[in-house]
Amino acid sequence: MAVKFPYRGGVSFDPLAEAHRQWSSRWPEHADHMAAVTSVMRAQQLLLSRIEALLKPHGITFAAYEALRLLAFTREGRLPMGKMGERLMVHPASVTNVISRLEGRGLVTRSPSPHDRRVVLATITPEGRALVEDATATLHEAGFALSELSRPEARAVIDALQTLRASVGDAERATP
Amino acid sequence: MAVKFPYRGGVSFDPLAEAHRQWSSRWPEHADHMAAVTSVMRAQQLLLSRIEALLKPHGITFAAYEALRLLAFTREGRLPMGKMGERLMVHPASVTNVISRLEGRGLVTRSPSPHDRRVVLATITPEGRALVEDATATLHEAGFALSELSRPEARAVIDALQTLRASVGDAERATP
DNA sequence: GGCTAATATTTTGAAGTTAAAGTAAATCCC
DNA sequence: GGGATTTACTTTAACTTCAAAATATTAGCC
Repeated sequence: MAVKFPYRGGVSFDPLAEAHRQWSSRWPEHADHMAAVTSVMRAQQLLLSRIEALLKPHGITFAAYEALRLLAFTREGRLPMGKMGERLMVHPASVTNVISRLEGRGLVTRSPSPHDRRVVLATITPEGRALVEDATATLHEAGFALSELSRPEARAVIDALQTLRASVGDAERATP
Repeated sequence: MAVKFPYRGGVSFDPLAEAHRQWSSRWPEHADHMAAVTSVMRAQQLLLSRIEALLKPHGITFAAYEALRLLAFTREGRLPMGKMGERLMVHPASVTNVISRLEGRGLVTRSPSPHDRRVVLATITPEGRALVEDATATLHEAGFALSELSRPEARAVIDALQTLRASVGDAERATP
């Protein structure tokens, strides 16, 4: 049986709307915050699965794509592991993980820093560069899985989430 | 060394804003969609880690909380595994996984359906109910980790993401 | 110079996710 | 009735995340 993608089964109604209803009837004053959270969770799940499907033909995951994309953006195609973790906003162990996998496929090499022997530099290879450019073209063609979203709508998402992130101290408040 | 939570290291600027800049300078027509995607990813990561921190004292993860919450909402406190997957919008294997863990802790029991022996029913125990009500109170007090977000701001998030989900066929277009 | 503290990375372990394959049971249909 | 298909759940495998502990190296300070 081919499971539907991403999991909706034969559900015709929207489980998020249903959850919002449940909450509204019990704790009306908390329903909107609950719904904001579940909206974010669902949107992430949805986008991730669609983007991973786009990347699958290239043989990389989204995490790997982001790492390669970051390296390709740098002048030398090279960055310390720790810096990558900061820029990608992920745990150091996640960087080790994804870089190890990419190294195994010859898309990245690892080398000790000449200046600080604690530091490991990840460097993108020509193969890695070629792959990330191809993958980027694919994502662009598909509008990052959001081709049906207009640019103003995309900006509404960005703005609303910027406000959200700012409210928890992850970003500056928008300065209109 | 206590790593900062959730991973920002000593970064003073916003990596998302930086990524948007990079994209704008190269592919201005795709920058907004890229930024919408990274915004969603980051917001999810941020919310999940904050909510899991709130739930940690209760000894459950967010996935487990959602499963318990769903069961507690039903009349009998009981639901087939498959239905849970639909409502939670996760893979059947994820339901098996989380229910097994909850069963091991005595928060849920598993039983075969009397009507269809393929079906497994998950039932929340009194301990499970007590725990989920406590956890819900904690989340409410903390405004689901969004207490600094006003209700109109929360609604802006909901609306923008509803539009996003609708654009990929996951929800109905808003009908104002 | 040498002890102490901080930093950078890796390892290990627990949790989550999905896809794909396997098992068992119900249903369809001739 | 009985074979084929569908459905429900579990298992396994791959991958992701994070936390905590282990290792190595650098930097600070008397």
